[in-house]
Amino acid sequence: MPELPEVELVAQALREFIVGRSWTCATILRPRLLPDSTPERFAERCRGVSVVDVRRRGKYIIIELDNGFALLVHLRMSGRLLILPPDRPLPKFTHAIFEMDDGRRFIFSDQRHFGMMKLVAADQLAQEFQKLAPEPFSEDFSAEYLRTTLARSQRTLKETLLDQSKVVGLGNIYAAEAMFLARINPFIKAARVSPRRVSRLHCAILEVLAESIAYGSTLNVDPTNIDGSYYGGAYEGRWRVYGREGERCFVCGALIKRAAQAGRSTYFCPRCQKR
DNA sequence: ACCCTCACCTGCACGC
DNA sequence: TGCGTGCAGGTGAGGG
Repeated sequence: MPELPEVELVAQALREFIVGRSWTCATILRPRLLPDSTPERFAERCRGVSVVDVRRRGKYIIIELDNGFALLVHLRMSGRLLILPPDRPLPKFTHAIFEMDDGRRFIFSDQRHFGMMKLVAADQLAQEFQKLAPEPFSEDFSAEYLRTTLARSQRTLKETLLDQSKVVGLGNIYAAEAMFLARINPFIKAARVSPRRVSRLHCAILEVLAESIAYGSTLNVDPTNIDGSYYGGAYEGRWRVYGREGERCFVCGALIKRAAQAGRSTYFCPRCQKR
């Protein structure tokens, strides 16, 4: 589910609950949550460890530990990180439980079972993220970077924007929103987008991501909300094209279209995004 | 090195 | 009400 803004908000919200806390016990209920470890080995490595910091890289959440490791979490489509008071029952689809020294539990739940957790040595982190494109809000993600990256791609613009080795943080929603803001057709070959349009797209990507984070942050994101509704709820009503098939474009009034692309839905305005 | 399809799961909204 | 179908905000493995 979550794209960069949601992951960023989750990381920010988690910070106040888990930084400085230590884990007295870790339990993994679904072994396949760990692609490269066993529940026993994982639990052993987590026991008695303290959380130093919570960060984000792309759509990964990085929980830095004081034993030289970091816990990497990817929420994929339906993963949730929650903080439970001692007496609260476990939500459905709980796959990992970290008992904390304040009596609360830090939980990973995931309806669709796509999520992933792994422990990575601090000095291996860079290697772990080697294939990821630069962070959108870093200087490395420049209009020039985007221009050369798109120029080298054989695929359509939308497909290229979803490739985390080319651009990090966009998913199906924000890719559509960014292309709409930049007034570019999702089906055009990435290499054929003109330099002027790439500059527009570069601004649009930063704008939709920042805007969504800003709206989400006014929401008072709260991982103790078990219903998980803390993801980007306030921004949802602000989507310009995503999920609006058949509704009118806010700019020109044309009807928003949905079309399949690489097995997924792409929403766009046929008039504003002609080419 | 690239590109495409499929697989990983559950739940929900829809039409019959 | 029940059943089948298609869809859901992501990505990696494995094929060509």
